[in-house]
Amino acid sequence: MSQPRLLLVEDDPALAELLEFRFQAEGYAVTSTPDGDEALLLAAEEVPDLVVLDWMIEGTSGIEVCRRLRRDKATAHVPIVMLTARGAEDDMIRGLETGADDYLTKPFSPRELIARVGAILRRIRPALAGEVIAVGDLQLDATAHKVTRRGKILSLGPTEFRLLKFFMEHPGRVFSRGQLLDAVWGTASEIELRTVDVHIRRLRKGIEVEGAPDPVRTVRSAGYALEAV
Amino acid sequence: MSQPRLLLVEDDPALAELLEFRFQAEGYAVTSTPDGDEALLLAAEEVPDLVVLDWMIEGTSGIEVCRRLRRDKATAHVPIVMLTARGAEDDMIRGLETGADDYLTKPFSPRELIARVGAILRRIRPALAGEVIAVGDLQLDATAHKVTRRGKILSLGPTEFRLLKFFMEHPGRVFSRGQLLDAVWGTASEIELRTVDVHIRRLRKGIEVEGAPDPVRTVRSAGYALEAV
DNA sequence: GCATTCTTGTCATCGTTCTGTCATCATGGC
DNA sequence: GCCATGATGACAGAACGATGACAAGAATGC
Repeated sequence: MSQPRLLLVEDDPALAELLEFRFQAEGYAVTSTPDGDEALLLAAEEVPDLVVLDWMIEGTSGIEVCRRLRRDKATAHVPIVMLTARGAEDDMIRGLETGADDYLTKPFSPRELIARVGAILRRIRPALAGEVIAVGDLQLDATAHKVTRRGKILSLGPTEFRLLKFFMEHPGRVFSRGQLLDAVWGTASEIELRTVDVHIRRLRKGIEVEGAPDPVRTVRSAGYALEAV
Repeated sequence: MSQPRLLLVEDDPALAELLEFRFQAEGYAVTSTPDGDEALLLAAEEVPDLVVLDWMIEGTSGIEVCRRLRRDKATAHVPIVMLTARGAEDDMIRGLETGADDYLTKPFSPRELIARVGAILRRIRPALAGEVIAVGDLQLDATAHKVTRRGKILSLGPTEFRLLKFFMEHPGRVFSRGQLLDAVWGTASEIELRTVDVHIRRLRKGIEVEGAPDPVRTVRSAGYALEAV
């Protein structure tokens, strides 16, 4: 999937810039604001995948922002990581009880914040953490057992699904019929080599989408490969 | 039933006892062991809702336990909170990357641990934290033991209720019959795989509402999933 | 304590979908 | 054009899931 969208609410300009830079380097799309009210507006405009929220900010206080984000249905499920300059344990607990998902006390290391944000996203949105394989315009979600192409949901038979998954795990590579049999059917199978042809055809038919080219390439006398289209 | 089951792996007897007491006071069903290998056995026997894991323990090391829990399909989704005596940031990051969901450095306050565990459970297993889960037009209140669809109150048998609850905690994900048996009936059960079919049918019948599509998706040769309709 | 109602696991059966194979047709290389 | 290699359509058997019925056991009410 695309970049995870992160909303950063931090009124210390130096820290904000540092974090923005580091998160962008990690592949996040970062929106940043020092102001609580503006943060709420931004969140309403485009719901982010995760919010990093300073406790002490201008405008509406951090905990109030947290509460309001939770109250609004559109943002109720968005994970929130709170930051605080104070080491007070009570704040931490109030934060977590208000609905924050994690809590860090300044000073913290950017690496720690990034690791924690990563851990939360991995759990909440597997799609954002790369559990969905994408090759060209094809997307395969193994846990949900779903395949889409250009947003359209495809329906494949079990064997075609496994075949496509194998191809998508090794995009661009050419596999002989024998290799495909071993990988998709299992080494013990005693199946005609030519049978692969048939399943390739079924796969091609299954991933057909109006106006999209065939991503399965036939390599004469060698085998088949999946191209990123 | 709706007590969250917590597995505590801590080899300092004083700390273990303290935490056990505090968590029990919070309404958790706590199983405690000082030994890593035993922890794995216990987790395999009855999958806990959350694991609190010390980094430095007897037997298998904490990080190894974490890795093995993640590798086993039955426990791969169980949230893990790691504890460490060392303050080293690298450990923290390695922990989170191995699949831990949160990380605390000793000395920590029991209140903080409890708050963090609570926050994780609220996010991962809202039903256990006494919240109402909603998937599509379905709503499930675990504490009140009530299910509604499009405002209409449904009546489900106990097994169907647990099955639906499990599905709603992992919407969209496909589970094999074996996984469903482990999750809903318990790992020790020796029940025919095909029996799951029957309960799926009963669940489907139970959540039938005029004009609403069937949210239970059959994935041939893979299992079943609950779709957000 | 007893009768009634629910719940639950299993089975046999039925319809659907999948799958491997074959025969035939199309295509590319020489 | 000829040969080798792929593509394609058809098909029958196998695999798989859906369903209705049933009996044993548990829970409930009186």
